[in-house]
Amino acid sequence: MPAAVLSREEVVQRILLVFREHGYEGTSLARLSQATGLGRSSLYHYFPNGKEDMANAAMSLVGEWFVDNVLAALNSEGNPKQRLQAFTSKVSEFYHAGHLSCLTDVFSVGEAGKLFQHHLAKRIGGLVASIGTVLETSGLAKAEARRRAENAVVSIQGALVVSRAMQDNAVFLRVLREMPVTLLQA
Amino acid sequence: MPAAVLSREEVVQRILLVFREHGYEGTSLARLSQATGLGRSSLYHYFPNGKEDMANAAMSLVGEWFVDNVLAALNSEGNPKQRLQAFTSKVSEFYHAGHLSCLTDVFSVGEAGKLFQHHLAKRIGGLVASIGTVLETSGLAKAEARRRAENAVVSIQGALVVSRAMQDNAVFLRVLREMPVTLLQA
DNA sequence: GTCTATACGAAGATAGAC
DNA sequence: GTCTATCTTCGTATAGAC
Repeated sequence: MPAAVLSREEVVQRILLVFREHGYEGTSLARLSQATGLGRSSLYHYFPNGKEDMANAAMSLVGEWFVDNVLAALNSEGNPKQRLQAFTSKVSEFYHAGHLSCLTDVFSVGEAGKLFQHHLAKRIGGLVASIGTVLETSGLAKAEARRRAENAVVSIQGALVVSRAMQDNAVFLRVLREMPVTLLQA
Repeated sequence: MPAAVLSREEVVQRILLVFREHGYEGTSLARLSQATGLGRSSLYHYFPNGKEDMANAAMSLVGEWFVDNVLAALNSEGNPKQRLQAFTSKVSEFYHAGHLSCLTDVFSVGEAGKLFQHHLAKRIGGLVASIGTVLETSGLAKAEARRRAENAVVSIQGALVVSRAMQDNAVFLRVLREMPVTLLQA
């Protein structure tokens, strides 16, 4: 794609990193250009609608990765506890051990919130449903499974915010470590 | 302050609302001007360093409100459960039942993160410490009290993010409702 | 204190040469 | 596909009149 040195996916990966770090409105074309090594014109060549296109590409990429890794871990072989451990392991990877923000968080603010709200709600909802299914498998009643699944997503998002604000990922790591047991306890 | 129609505090209140809704980089002087009814020149008259000054004023105001109301509830008369209930009640008020974002969240992203990181970390830390003190009063060991206090802050922040992304504050309300009991249970 | 006017750069976006 | 140049709008900031 860029003179055959970076694939489209690699370019979008870098774009994604910028959005996760600076949010939608804090991300400028200048920064995207620098991060990808592509000039403005090249960016518009690949993403005709500019910033919004790039944000959509980032959303899609991160969505695929999430399905293929995080959700796949939830649906993997093994008992509920093993699946939840595989899940939290992938979550930690997904957020670089708490050092990277969640796109769903930073895109839910301001202008981007309006652009992506539908996607964001669907993603949160899908994750809650997937965790809930695992918890039902473990024998929890549907309502309680859903309640705990919501709490899990809340804890992940909250731990990311707290870790970012504190500039210390210790809370994020602890919350993830304790999560499988907490979710399954009687 | 603006021809004696709004006090400085009222002006900062409105500025604060804009920042909470749009984040730091998503907030423009045009929006601040509109929200306050003050022309650009007037804004610079009261806040010589422009946007950064206004953000600092918003941070200060929200910090005072937090100390005078939320932390005051934690330190109020009564047993731990009553104090935690007073606390969650103020928290709900503080975030307009989950409809308003936390400044600590939206200011921890991008450019603003660098500007305010010190303040943000101190605020989160202070809140954790205050909740922890109440939990110690209830008989919990220091380490466990701190662990639960961190979890409380994580849950609040996470519930705000999830509610914002879902455009539905049900999760926020439930998390707050369950919080006093969860924090104190054996 | 507030207004009008304006400077100035940044940001998003496009055109056309190569 | 990438570059240079350009355009427009927006955002921040200032000056000076009232």
